[in-house]
Amino acid sequence: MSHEQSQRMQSMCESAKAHVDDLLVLLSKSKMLSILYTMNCNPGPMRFSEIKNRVSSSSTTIARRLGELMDQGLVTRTAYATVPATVFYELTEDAVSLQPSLESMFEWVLNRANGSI
Amino acid sequence: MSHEQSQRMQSMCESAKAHVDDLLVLLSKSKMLSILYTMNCNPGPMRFSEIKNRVSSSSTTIARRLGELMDQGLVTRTAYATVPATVFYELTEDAVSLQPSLESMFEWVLNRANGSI
DNA sequence: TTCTTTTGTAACAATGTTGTAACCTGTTTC
DNA sequence: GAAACAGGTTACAACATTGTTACAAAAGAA
Repeated sequence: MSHEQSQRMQSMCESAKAHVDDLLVLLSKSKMLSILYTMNCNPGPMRFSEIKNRVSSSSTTIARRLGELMDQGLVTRTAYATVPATVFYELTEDAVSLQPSLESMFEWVLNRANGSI
Repeated sequence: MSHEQSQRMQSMCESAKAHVDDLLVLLSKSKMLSILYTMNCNPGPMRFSEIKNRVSSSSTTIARRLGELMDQGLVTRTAYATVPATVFYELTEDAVSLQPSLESMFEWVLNRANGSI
């Protein structure tokens, strides 16, 4: 690693510790990475039930996680007054900019998983 | 595709999915990303207490997390019979190959964190 | 001899998280 | 009028996780 790279990394690693921790705690919540991955893999709006089925968790947990993502401005919610109700969730631009990292992380995970079968 | 092939592939995919889930569960455990982040920021061997202090958690939790990382072959442990004991932990090559993804994820986290200050 | 250090482990109480079951909306269909 | 649907919310019991405390090992210092 070059000196400049090392310096950049060090300065990156030192700042804003509390806020970083908050975000790491958020990302560490159960099913959170799965939800982000699912929504990354399905660009555009997704319905609640669609997310729930792909992530396979209870409504309660999915609703909690989506709420937390909305609180952080990572997801938007759009409801249509149809019958029965239709609600779409979509990643914000902020969340979309996380896509490349998540994708390469999941690729790494898949490679490891395949190696261990 | 034959029925058996289809079955085999399905079971393989299920097996892969299970392994992926395992890894996501591992990465989602409390302080896990912080530990990886810390070790990423400090290339080379790190002492137990060094990690503990930077991550700021109890010995029990740090020990549990490091154990889980060792079980997955992501971290190595080297102990020297000094008094008092000296133990070094280091990321394996496997873990290092995850670094680019983690780094860009952390960079995203930092950008968000800085934006909210 | 006792204190100190680092690096843990074991047991357990406190705390946090999850799923389940029940319930709600609001309109259309049986 | 009752059921059915999507998309939730609430309460609570069951379960999982965490930190705390106590303990240990090993050898040198006080």
